[in-house]
Amino acid sequence: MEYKEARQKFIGTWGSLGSNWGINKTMAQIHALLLISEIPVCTEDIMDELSISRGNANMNIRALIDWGLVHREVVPGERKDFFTAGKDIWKVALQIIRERRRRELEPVMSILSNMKDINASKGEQAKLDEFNKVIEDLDGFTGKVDKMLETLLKSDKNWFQKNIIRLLT
Amino acid sequence: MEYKEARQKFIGTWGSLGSNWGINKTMAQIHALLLISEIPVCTEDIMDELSISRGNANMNIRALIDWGLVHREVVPGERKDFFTAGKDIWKVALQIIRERRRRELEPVMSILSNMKDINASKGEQAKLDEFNKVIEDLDGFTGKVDKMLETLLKSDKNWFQKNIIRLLT
DNA sequence: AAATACTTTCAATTATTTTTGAAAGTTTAG
DNA sequence: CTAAACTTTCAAAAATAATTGAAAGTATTT
Repeated sequence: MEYKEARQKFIGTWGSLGSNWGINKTMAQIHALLLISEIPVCTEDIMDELSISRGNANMNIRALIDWGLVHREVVPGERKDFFTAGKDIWKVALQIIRERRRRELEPVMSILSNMKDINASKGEQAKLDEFNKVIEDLDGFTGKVDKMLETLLKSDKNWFQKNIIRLLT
Repeated sequence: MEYKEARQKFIGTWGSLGSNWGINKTMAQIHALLLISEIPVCTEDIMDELSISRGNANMNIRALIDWGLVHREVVPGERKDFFTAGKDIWKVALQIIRERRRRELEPVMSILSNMKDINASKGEQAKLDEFNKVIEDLDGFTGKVDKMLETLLKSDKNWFQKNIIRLLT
């Protein structure tokens, strides 16, 4: 396979993968582009390579920065902004986990814990029992997942590889 | 809080959570509805409770069955189909992991492994080196994640709780 | 202070996904 | 076999999300 073809395929694949994960296609493609670029890249380059508008590029770059996956880079002698993505896949994964935990797990946990004191009118007791059971299970489960992720985010790569992978393999 | 209010809130929350995870709102709401119902539920009930059309209900129930999260249930003396969802949250989570692994991780892994033999024309060597490095890292990483998930899917709840949670806590 | 280089915003457009509902299909009962 | 009960399909409509591009904003240089 030729380099250009592989590059395009990779950017496309990363893009469609992103959409399964709540990240939009363009955002994931920009990330892919930066991942495989050995030098900082400017907005114009991104617009050209992906054939997207300036506004679109700008918005998605900002979203990536907001997710902590991309950083602004100052290139000496240049006025415009340049961007790079962290290349350590382990760190990328942890950063994504960190953001999703904050944006999704935390809200759910707070809603669940507000659902523990519910009144039933007569005739609803069986339904309420089932409801409470599900809520309690879910609350316990998300609590455990949260603790696990918290520990995972604190631990370093080597520790993880040594312990978890060995335990699971 | 009253039971009905809590019930509605839960269904709504589960629904919007779903959309962050590539599962559409209605599908997640139907799942929530079945999760907290102590008896099997028919299509009509779902249509009424969620105010959705028959087609929509049917499509999303089928999707849930396809994901292995919902099962058809035969109610004696009734002709129409009834549905239930598995109540064990641990199993629900494992089932979701199993399906996502199959639908998303596997395709990516096969694409990555097809990207290991690439030719660069002159002047592209540095770019190609960076590209190969990223692909190799990603391939290694997804391989590890895959092994981990595979083991996780095989292990039982108690084993998991004893080992992983203790290790991480 | 005016021109230049660049970034950000956002209303309008375009693309994608979801939902509807009526028609077609299927199964069961009489 | 035929009607009734129920399920599935799918083209069209509605809802939602992403994208454009021109105008407004900001910072830098002359």
